[in-house]
Amino acid sequence: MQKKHKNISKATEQVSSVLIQWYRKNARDLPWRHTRDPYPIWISEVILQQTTVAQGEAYYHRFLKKFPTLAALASAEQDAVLKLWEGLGYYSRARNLHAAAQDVMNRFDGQFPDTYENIISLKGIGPYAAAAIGSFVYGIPRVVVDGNVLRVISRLYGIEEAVDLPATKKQITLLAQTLLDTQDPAEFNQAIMEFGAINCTYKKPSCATCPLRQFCTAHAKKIVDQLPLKSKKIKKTTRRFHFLILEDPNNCFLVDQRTGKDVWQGLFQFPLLESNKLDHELSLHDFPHIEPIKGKLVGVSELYKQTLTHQYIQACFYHFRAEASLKRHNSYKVISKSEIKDYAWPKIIVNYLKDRELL
DNA sequence: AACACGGGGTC
DNA sequence: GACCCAGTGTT
Repeated sequence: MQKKHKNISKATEQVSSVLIQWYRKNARDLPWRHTRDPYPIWISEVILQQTTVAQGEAYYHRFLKKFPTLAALASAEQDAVLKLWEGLGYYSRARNLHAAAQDVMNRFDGQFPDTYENIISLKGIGPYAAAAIGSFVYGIPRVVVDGNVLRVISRLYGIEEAVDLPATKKQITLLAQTLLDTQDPAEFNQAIMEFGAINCTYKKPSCATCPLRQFCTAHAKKIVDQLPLKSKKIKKTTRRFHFLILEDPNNCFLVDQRTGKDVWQGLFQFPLLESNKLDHELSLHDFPHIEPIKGKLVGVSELYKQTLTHQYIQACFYHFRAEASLKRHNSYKVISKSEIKDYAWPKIIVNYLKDRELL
């Protein structure tokens, strides 16, 4: 028992050491690796959740330029934060980030918290981000478990249970935690994620030149291409949105902000009728809450399409000319053509607006 | 434990 | 079309 434990320890030490050495040679030069300031690191971690480095990098720079400090973010309007997030997806990240900034001002006197428990207490920060920020900024010895780590560990230890099951994730977290180099948690966490991103990739991993090859169970069993295993089958629903582009004589439009638990919460849209019925010619009064307005249809768009993780969305835009100036009523606002660019819109609406040169 | 939440990229 | 990406919050 004692001997076995010692052997495992030695192997884990070697694996950790290999990862660190590999990282020192192969690390990408990424902007958030040049600082120990918790604020930009926090921003980078939230932006990068379920987002590729390639896509997130530009958002990172724009975000910090607009909100250079935690205090600046906390005092911003939520709509301004969402506008900066436009096109990035998973908008709850932006809303939670904003709320968390205000929370830090209130609960922690504007100082980003320095313990794992306090960091993870912030909205939008879960086990991954708390371990990442905690280790990078404060040297807290908690291992990060992201998609890269799930893949690396599941292959290294030949874990054939679905990694998206909580029990498996817990097991992987424990295994990864034993690997973590407590001398430098920050560097180890960067190393294992970078290794997954560059060497132990989902498709076509570089096993031939892999420095962990001799330790890798999946390689020995020739099942690298079968791991990690996932159980979840996502089923998609189809939804059809009919948007009313109601334009008055002053080139103003009726818009409203999405609320509730649906997609795109907090983003803006045009008066919406959701109906999966096709080809029924819509009149102005088929749209919700616009009763007194008079106008006539001057154009119907082609069908716009967008695929989300759980939905196929189709959108059709009905352009009506209103006879009189629009007034705000119910939840609707009236905005001018030149103000369209100031609001955050779902991608499918951005596509329409760009096609019509309204954005 | 299962599910929803976006958009871009790859094969 | 299926799957992945520096995951988290809700039910």
